[in-house]
Amino acid sequence: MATIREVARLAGVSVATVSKYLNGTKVREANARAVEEAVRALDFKPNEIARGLRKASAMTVGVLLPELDNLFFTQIISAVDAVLEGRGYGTLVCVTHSDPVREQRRLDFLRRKRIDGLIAVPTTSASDFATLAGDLPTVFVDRVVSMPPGGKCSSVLSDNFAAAYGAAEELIRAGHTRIGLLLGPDSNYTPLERRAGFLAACSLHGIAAESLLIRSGEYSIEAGYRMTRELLALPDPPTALFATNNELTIGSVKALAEAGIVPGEGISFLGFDNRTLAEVSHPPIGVIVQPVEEIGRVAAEVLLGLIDGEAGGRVLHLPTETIRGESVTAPAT
Amino acid sequence: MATIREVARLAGVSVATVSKYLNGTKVREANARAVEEAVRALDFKPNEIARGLRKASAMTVGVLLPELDNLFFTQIISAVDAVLEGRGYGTLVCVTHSDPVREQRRLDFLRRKRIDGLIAVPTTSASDFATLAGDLPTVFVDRVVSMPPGGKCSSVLSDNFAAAYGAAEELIRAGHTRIGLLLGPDSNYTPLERRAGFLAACSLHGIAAESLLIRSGEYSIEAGYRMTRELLALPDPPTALFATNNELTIGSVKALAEAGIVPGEGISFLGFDNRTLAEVSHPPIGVIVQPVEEIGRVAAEVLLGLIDGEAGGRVLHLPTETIRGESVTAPAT
DNA sequence: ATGAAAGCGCTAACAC
DNA sequence: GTGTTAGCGCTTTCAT
Repeated sequence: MATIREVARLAGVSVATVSKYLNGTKVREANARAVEEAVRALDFKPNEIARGLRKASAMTVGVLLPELDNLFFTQIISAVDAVLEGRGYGTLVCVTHSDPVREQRRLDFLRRKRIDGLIAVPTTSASDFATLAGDLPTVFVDRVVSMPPGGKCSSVLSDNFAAAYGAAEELIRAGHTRIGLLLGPDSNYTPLERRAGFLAACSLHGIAAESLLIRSGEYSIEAGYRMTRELLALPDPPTALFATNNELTIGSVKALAEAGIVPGEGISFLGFDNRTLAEVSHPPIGVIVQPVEEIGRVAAEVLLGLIDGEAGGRVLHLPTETIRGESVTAPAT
Repeated sequence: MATIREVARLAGVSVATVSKYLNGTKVREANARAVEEAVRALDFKPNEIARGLRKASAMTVGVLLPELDNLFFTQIISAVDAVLEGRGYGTLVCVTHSDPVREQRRLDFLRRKRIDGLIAVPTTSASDFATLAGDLPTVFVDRVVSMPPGGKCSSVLSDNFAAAYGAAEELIRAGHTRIGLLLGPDSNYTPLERRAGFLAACSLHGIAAESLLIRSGEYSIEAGYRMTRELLALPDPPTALFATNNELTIGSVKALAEAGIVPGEGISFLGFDNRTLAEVSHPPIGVIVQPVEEIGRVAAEVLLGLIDGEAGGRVLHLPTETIRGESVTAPAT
């Protein structure tokens, strides 16, 4: 592949002139044309590795996340990439499989690549991760750092409290007082927010939130399935269910289907993040969906700000969207 | 961030010794320890940009695909990345949004980054794309090059012909003779394979495949929905339906649900790629699923081979998996 | 406006 | 084994 020297030689100018022209500095009209022509003739493509070394910036950001086979994450990356691409950045993707050791190795890898910034959905507690990241501009997605280290990191996530609060209120307004809640891992941050929002709504409406009806576990179809069966088997089962994640929603719907219960008829139901299910179910299921596109876009913009030297320490909660369905009805009396 | 010189100075050896030790060449035991210690003390991380420039390889592969919010693609990347990561490669992801212009710009970007190889799901015809890619080791996924340019490219995809053949045969065996077929864009390669497999099964079993019952269009929920409604509205509607893609399957199921038709009862149905739907539907829907994990893994391995200088020009068709459901029954007589 | 030359951080001869 | 040194391809002073 041609180098800038060859271009310079063919164009009859110095490498400095070629470099200047390519980077937007004014050069004599005749030289500009000569360079242009040489570039075309040689199919010259600047070596970004060399540029990166010289400029001490490879124009690359890292994206570190648990999985790539989860639409929630990949839709966010999609939006991140759309913004970053427009600013000339490349996106280096690393997967952790929720393994702290692997996570640290991949972070190390990214640092060696001298990334300019990082979008992360850490498995390690975000605070510990922030320490590892050090001075690297970092935006946490779906995670928050409890004690921002003053510096170069911020968080972007859904307003989980409000989302759960709203969902609970919708069920309560319909007349439900025994509501089953399906939550993700207690070790994650967002399930705590969702639980708190749910409990706040119950408390405000004078409903004794029975801990018996709250289930938490991993974010998986199996967990949602199991939790739902447990709740249905209770002596006094809930009249409404709220599943707070995509996989939990699928598992829950599956358990209901097997039990011959139609959401919106035998039981009231609200799901999370699964637009497809809302679309194909009949009657349609109501779901809360996270603003994945916006989360990604905002995360990328905040990261660009951090890279440009803006102060970090911000935590942005973005509003969720509610897709109305017909799966919330009055409880059978 | 510390450089190799600083490490050398602190360890009291030359930069060459540090470099050698770090790259696995034998050095005196005492020096090894000294270097190790200096590396730790300075938190030295080799600058991969500089290494990349010197070695004329950034140990990076590009991944170029239409979308990031589509599990079919992201699951494949996931497997690709798992293999590549193990060999020390980074993965640079670029999205085309199925726009040929954007595709070419992103390919150009990747070449400037001096990627060592490329995994691509091109929007441009794979053959044209191969010309653009030139001598860059490239593996096409879900696409094939009609005339391999002798050199550095191969293809990995599902055995779409066999998949469609098998599905059609299953429906025919159940007694169906009027089978609706929902296909993707005629401009893509895989829908052609699927169509051919379907027609082959019909022909072999002496069934006159009525072109009236074959619909093709874009891969979208809306298209699947529309095609299904069209087929149901026919004077003599099909008694079985085969949707050949994830989105088409969702759209089709949605249309059936709205019409009050239960797959497996009012009509026989086979879907594609959507494990979730197979799981939550009741009775369970049968689906053909592509071996995404294997496609990704094999694509990565083939790419590593090409990078190592192996000959290209191969086209690998991997077998699909069938998830049996209860959605295929005998036609009402 | 242009060119000569230094050097980004590293590896790989090469001589010791 | 070890150190010296010449670049990899580019950008960027600094004279001119």
